[in-house]
Amino acid sequence: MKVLTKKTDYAIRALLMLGSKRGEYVSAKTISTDQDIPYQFLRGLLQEMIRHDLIVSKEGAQGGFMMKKEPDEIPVAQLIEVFQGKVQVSECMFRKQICANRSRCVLRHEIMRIEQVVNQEFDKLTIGKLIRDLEAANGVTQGCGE
Amino acid sequence: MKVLTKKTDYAIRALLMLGSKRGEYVSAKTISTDQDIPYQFLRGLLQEMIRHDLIVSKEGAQGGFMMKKEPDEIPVAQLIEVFQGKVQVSECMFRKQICANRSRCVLRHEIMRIEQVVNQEFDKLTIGKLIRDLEAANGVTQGCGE
DNA sequence: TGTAACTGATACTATATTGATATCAATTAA
DNA sequence: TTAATTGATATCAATATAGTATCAGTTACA
Repeated sequence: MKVLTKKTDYAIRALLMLGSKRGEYVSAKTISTDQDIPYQFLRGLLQEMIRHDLIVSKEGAQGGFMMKKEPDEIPVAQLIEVFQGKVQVSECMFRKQICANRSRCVLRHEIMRIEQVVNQEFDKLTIGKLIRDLEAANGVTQGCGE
Repeated sequence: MKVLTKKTDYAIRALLMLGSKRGEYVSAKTISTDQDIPYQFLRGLLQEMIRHDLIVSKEGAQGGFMMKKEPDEIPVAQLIEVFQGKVQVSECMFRKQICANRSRCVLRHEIMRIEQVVNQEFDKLTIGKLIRDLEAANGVTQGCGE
């Protein structure tokens, strides 16, 4: 079970970069090189983020991408939703519907409780928070915090 | 983002059935019909659960499957691990390894915290708990608990 | 003792998702 | 004018998910 797909992972890292260079346009190429994200793949993600009003772009030479929203207003939950679809338990799509199967119904009830917990956590985790983490980590030489 | 795949969903429901008919062998056909799970697909899942020591089988006529472990000793977390692989953030597989990329490292750190929360929840949710939920719901006519 | 009801084992297929690449037109700074 | 850039799309490969088919072996029981 993978929590974040590459798309989300890449998108977050691209935003971290844009977030720490606010006010300037950063090209896809720069982000791609710096964050080691496949160039064309990244471009698709950036387009998607424009469509969702997270960033803006400027065409032509010296063009690129820039944050539109405040980093603190972009929760990772939103990025997961954009790139992986809304968190859902299984596929009883119509939430108010009566489940045909009782076991399934009971299971759903419990899992949806957990789903809420997860969503709350991903809502609290914003790009802004990550940028501050990143700044705090700068200069410190250590491995991944377990 | 789907939390449970069909495999896990089916496996849990099969276990709920075995768990509420403890001491008797229940055939794959019976489970399949009763829980509306594709027969051959279910058989594969049952084999997998035997390999993981969750259930036992008896071959031949009047054969079938029976719980081996106590329902309270089977957390949903384990089933997710068996059928969907261990919950992992992204794919920095070697946890002690130093991440090449600082942004990624910070991101990982935060996500792993959330991962723990999720795992704790799925650990607390056992087949035994679900069976009790199921018994409590029996006879009550209502839709899915939102 | 034959046979129908079972599991064990394995191979196969179809579809969806994920991850990635390629191409060409349009825009813009220098 | 041209090199650097985004916009828009089409295509592709790999992997995961969901499901089917087949045949051999075991067992209860008529």
